[in-house]
This record gives sequence, structure tokens and C-alpha cells, in this order.
Amino acid sequence: MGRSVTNKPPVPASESSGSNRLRPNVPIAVRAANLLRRRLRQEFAHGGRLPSEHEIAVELGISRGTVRQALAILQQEGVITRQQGSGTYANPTVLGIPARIDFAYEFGQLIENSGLRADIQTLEVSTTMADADAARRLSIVDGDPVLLVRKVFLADGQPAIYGHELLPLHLVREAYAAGELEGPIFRFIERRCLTRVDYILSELVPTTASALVASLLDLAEHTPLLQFVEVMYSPRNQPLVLASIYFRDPPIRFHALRKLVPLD
Amino acid sequence: MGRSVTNKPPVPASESSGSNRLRPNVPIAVRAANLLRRRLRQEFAHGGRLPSEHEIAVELGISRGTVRQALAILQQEGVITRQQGSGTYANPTVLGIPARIDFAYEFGQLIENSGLRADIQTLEVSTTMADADAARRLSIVDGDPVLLVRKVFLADGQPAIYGHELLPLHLVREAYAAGELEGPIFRFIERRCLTRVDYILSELVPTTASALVASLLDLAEHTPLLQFVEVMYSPRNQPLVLASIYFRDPPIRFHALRKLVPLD
DNA sequence: AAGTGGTCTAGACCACCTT
DNA sequence: AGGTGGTCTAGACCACTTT
Repeated sequence: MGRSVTNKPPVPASESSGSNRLRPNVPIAVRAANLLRRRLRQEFAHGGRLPSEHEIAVELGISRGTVRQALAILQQEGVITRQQGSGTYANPTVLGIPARIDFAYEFGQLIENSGLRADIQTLEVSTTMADADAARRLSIVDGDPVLLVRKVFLADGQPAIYGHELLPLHLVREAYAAGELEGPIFRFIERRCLTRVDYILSELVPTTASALVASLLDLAEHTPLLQFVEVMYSPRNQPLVLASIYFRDPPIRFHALRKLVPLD
Repeated sequence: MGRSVTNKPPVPASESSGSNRLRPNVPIAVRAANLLRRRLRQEFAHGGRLPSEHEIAVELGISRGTVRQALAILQQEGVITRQQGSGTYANPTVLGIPARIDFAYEFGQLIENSGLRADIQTLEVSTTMADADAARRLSIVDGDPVLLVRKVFLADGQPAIYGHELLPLHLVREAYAAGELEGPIFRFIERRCLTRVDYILSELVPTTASALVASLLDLAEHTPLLQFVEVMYSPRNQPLVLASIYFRDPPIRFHALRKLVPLD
């Protein structure tokens, strides 16, 4: 009969009144994970046991299921480990890693995570034609026009990352200023392309510095270095950007975390 | 009021009678994910829409929540994409990747995923003393005895991966045969060390082939190649193994998948 | 025995897309 | 309007560790 009992949650205990939330659609579990991650980096940077699921649930005014969802995110990231019967523990080893390969989105951020000051230097913004390989990877036709952006990222003034990005021109739906392309390209896509980057697939190519890359990254020619050849995709699985990125080893050294998955 | 209603689940609809399950402690959600992953690689290798959560739940005789947990695993891996209001879709791009950096556990498996025949050649099994760097990374004392294993992995007869592994001797609790160390080292650890490898933290080091590595991997000296310097950890966060692995680029080229995480 | 994490169920409501 | 995924709650039971 009538409306059944529903339990609109009593607001996640962050800002109970005033402007209810900054972004509306961020799930409580994700916000709780973000909150706990910040606490981990502050209070638990050197390890320690977190409160129990029940205590966190009460503290944040959410259900245990939602707390578990938040903790699952952090466990997946490796920043906590959990022991049945004992508790949830911070993992200082993982918390201390500045460059996780699976979290390398904004390269400026990547540099700052390493404790360095980041500067971006835009070398070129132009339109050109896709070659055969680029066209194939972007699901467009050889010769189609693409936006080309070339950048160097500096860490404490020293060149650290060089990259060039290709964005098919047909994706751009609105007029734009050249300056807009100096920030992260996914911000540009969100603003001007009616879509967003959902995931990035990178090929890890071991290489050595060419004359061009050596001069841009202030390296001796033939110095070993890591290259990403990456394609960025929309939620609908459409290729949006083809990029090629070169990372100078000092200061950027990537880490990967592998967790064993159970089989049946 | 005696026992309340409990709902022992009606057995996951795989093998209802006989030997109930092969491994007892694998969660239904993980088994469902494994089952669906196999179906994806078979029926959905070229894309397509999966049944709805409700249909899967009915088919497998489990609740929608458990189905969602299974699908969350596959979504995290990137092999499916989901669109609210529309459905769950296979992602052929990701399904086709043979060498995901975050799934690189058994290198023999890695080679076979690329469609090649894998062979393992054990070069050396011995005990030695940890140097200062190894001791630090393994949380032991400089000079402590360690097991040393050196191997080459062949792909279709051609050398593809070279690695050496160090395992502190004090972790080994039982007598063992040298042959046991020719398989994957985490199997050895499970059998002989009263613990297991929970996760692996790898440093990605761009390098070029030394004389030794060049000869072992049948490369010209100074050929660019990717090195992993990795530490394997127990669930209690204890370092178990320090390894150094070199991957010849053909045939092994790694891929990384990065998914954007929402902030609040 | 008590506390902790691990799993699963059931149900409600919402947001979104398709028809 | 109906179906689909997205989120959250509540409760039950289990397995494990600690006291």
C-alpha cells in the first residue's frame, strides 16, 4: 500500500547543510573511498590499522555495504590490505609510489606526485593529415584531417615527458581557441567533442632516444627510454586520440601493481 | 522466535550434485566472472550485447547483487563496457590483448596467450648471499643466504624472457627438491613457505641489452628492452621474492589499461 | 566469546535509454 | 511505459583471528 519505506540516506556526513554537494552524481561509495584515501595519506602514511567496517559506517552515516564498496576500491588500488578476523591495514609501500602506470592520466599531476614542480610547454598546435597507421588506429580514413598537439612537460624546469597527440578533426563540434589545447586533451574533449575519455589503452614500447627526442628531453642520443603508444577511447568504444609519449627515466619511473586473481 | 529465514543459496547451477565444487572457497561472484569471461572470449570475441543482469541472475540461479559483482570484475578488466539504460557490451579491443601488464603472472601463460608455444629452460638453481640492495628490498640483512633461480622462457623455441629470482632462505620451511624450483616460484612458495604471493610490485626500467642478456635473448647488444625489477609480497605485506626480468620486444609487448577515476 | 572481514540475498529507488 | 544499469540499505550467515 502507498509508498513503502525507503530510507533516503541521511547525507554522507560531510556537509550536512548548505550547498548539498559539489558534483551531484558521484556515488557515496566513491566519495567515501576518496575521503579514506586522503586519511590514509595523512594519518596512515606509515601503516596502521583502520577502523572496522562497522565503525566507518556509523561514522559516515552509511551502510556497511557501501563502506565495503569503498574499501574494495582502495584494496584494488593496493593502498590497503585486509585480513579476515583481524582488520584493515594501510599499505605504506604502495602509498609511497608516485608513478603508478594505471593512474597516469595527467602528466602534470604525475610529475607533482613525485614532489616536483610541473610546467607545460606547448611546442605546436596544428592540423595535419593522418598517415595510414594513425588512420587505422583511429578508425578514420588515410588522409583525414587531424589536430596535432606537441608538448613537453618539465619537472623542476628539467624536461621529463615529451608527447604528441592526434585528434580527428571531425570529432570537434564547436569552435575553439588554440590555447584550449594547451591543457590536458581530455578536458578539451569534454568541452568540445560531446563525449569524454573513458579509458586509455597503451602499448609499452622500449626504445632509445632519437635525435629529436634526445634534444627535447635533454638526453644523449640512444639513451634507453620508455615510450607509450596509446589510444584514448570514449565510453562507446570509439577511438578519440592517438598519442605517443616519451618518458625520461629520471625523473619518471613507472611502477605496476599486479594482484593475483583466483580461478575456479 | 527460533531461527530466522536464511536462504542457503540453491547451489550456483553449475554442478548441483556429485562432488559439490572443486575448490571450496572461490566466491560465486568470481566463478560467475570466470564463466562469463570464457563466454566473452568465445561468443563475444567480436563484440555484442550480453544478457541483462536479471537474465544472468536467473540463468545462474544467483542474485542480481552477485551478478553485478561479477560484472564489476569484468568491467574493471575492461573486457565489458556498460551503458545505463542500454545494456552490457563486450569490448573486442581489450579482449584481443595478449599481454596486459597487470595480468602478467606466469610468464609461460603470457607467451601462450600470444599464441606461441612456451618452454622453460632453467639455467641455475643455487644459494648465494644477498647484496646490500637486495637485502634492503627483501627486508633482510646484507649477506643473508638466498635461493637464486635463473630461467629463460622460450616462445616457439626462440628466447623471449630472461629472469632471475631471489628468495630468502629463511622463508623455506621444508625440504624441497631442486626440480620444484623450475616451475613458477609462487607455486613453490605456496608449497614450501607457509604463505602465498598476494601482489607484485614492479619497477619498469627502460634499458638496453647487456652482453649477458643479449646472448641469452639472442639480441644484438644495446637493443632497447624492458626490464621489470619486482618484489613479490605476502598478504601480510612481507617481501618474499626479488626478481629482475627482461622482456624481448618481439614477441612480448606489454599493454596497460588506464581507466579514469571519478573525483568529488 | 567477541569482533572482524567475506559473501550472498532481497528489495527499493533512481537515472537513463529505447520503444 | 518498460527495460536496463546504478546505488544504497538491511539482514543473515560464514570463516577467521584475537582475547
